[in-house]
Amino acid sequence: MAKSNTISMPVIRRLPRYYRFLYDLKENGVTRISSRELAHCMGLTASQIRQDLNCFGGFGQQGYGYVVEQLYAEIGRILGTDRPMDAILLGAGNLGKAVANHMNFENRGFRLIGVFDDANALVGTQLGNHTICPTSALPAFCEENNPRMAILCIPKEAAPALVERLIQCGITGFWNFSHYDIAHHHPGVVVENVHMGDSLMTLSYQMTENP
Amino acid sequence: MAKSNTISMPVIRRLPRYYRFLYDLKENGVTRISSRELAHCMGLTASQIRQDLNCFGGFGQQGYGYVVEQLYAEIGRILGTDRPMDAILLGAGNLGKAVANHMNFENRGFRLIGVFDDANALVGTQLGNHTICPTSALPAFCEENNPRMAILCIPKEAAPALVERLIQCGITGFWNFSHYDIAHHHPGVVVENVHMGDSLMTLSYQMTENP
DNA sequence: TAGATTGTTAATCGATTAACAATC
DNA sequence: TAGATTGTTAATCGATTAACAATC
Repeated sequence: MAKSNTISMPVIRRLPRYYRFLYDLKENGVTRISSRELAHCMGLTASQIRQDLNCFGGFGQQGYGYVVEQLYAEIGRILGTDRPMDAILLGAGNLGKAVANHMNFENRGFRLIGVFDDANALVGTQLGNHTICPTSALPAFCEENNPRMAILCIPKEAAPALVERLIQCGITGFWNFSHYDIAHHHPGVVVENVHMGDSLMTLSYQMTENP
Repeated sequence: MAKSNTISMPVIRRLPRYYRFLYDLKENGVTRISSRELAHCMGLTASQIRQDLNCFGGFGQQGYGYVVEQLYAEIGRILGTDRPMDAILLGAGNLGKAVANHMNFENRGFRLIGVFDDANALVGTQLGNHTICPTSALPAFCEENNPRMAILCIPKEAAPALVERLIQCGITGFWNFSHYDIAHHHPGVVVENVHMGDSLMTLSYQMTENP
């Protein structure tokens, strides 16, 4: 399916946004769309959309455009929504709770199968339909269930040691909300950072500069 | 101070990360650092760091490097941490609560001064040291307190109408956690998106492709 | 002074946009 | 068929890296 086996990150980061817009179009009963129309409603150029999509294959039809439903399904497949991976959550504080409750994992390529936290007040309590376990239970749990992805909602200080343990347990991908930078320390491991603090400061800069 | 008045977004997005690393260096008692050393510990090139910093001025010294404490302070100033802006939170559900409790606004250029939600179960209750108000109270509140920034932790469906109301109330910046795309609809308004769903799908893609 | 490291200019690389032939 | 719109190649633009003179 893929034309090349190395797609650039800017392209990949645009895919979920295409996916959202196509979903809305689909819901609104739009069955076909041209790159020109889609570009207009997303604030992009038609060229960019065609370039992006052609990294993965020719999904359109000359003279006609793209079938919304079909393109939506294709992008979903590219993003891996059809073969969900098992994930565990580390840290069930404010942020961990919000992520667990708020995020629709099933629709985004993952399945949350366990929640871990060492706080005495939390161990044994429920978060959604998961009973919170201490991190001492990690090795046995991973041995049995083989999760691939770990969500880090823990304080920065706890991150380095926990990351090591998780990698030893077979974790190969991190969704990282902690302010610790895993990225370049562990080659071979995929890391997606959600640095909310960085995002907030970027906004601060922009508002300071554009009064 | 600024050499040019249009700094590119990639540069701006790296600033908070520099800020974090410099903070850690400072805490660890490191007083000076060369672009080469900093590049090594951040996984960047020395060239890039020097280029980035020189967008804002010459903070270093030939033959010596950069004074950690001083560079940290400079970047903080550039990001606007020294003149915090007032912000309000819209939506006090799981995510809103987590953001309000988890985020250190004061250190990142903002001050949270109000929380709004229309759910009957929430109006009148406390979140941190804020009493949650209904959105009907927005105009009067904004008239009196003039907040500049709004944090959107509301469902996608509620976003479009609320964004309009907020702009009418004088809001010029949005920290947007909703899955609604404000960006190109309102020129002149600054928007920083935290699309957690997009981030999660990007991770899904990366893990699917690198097995 | 000699060594080190910056600030800055030039070269390279990559991503976006424009153009157009292919084709539905 | 004629009109529309894709897939794809070429041109442009911007960002990163390399090189080096300035200077502490």
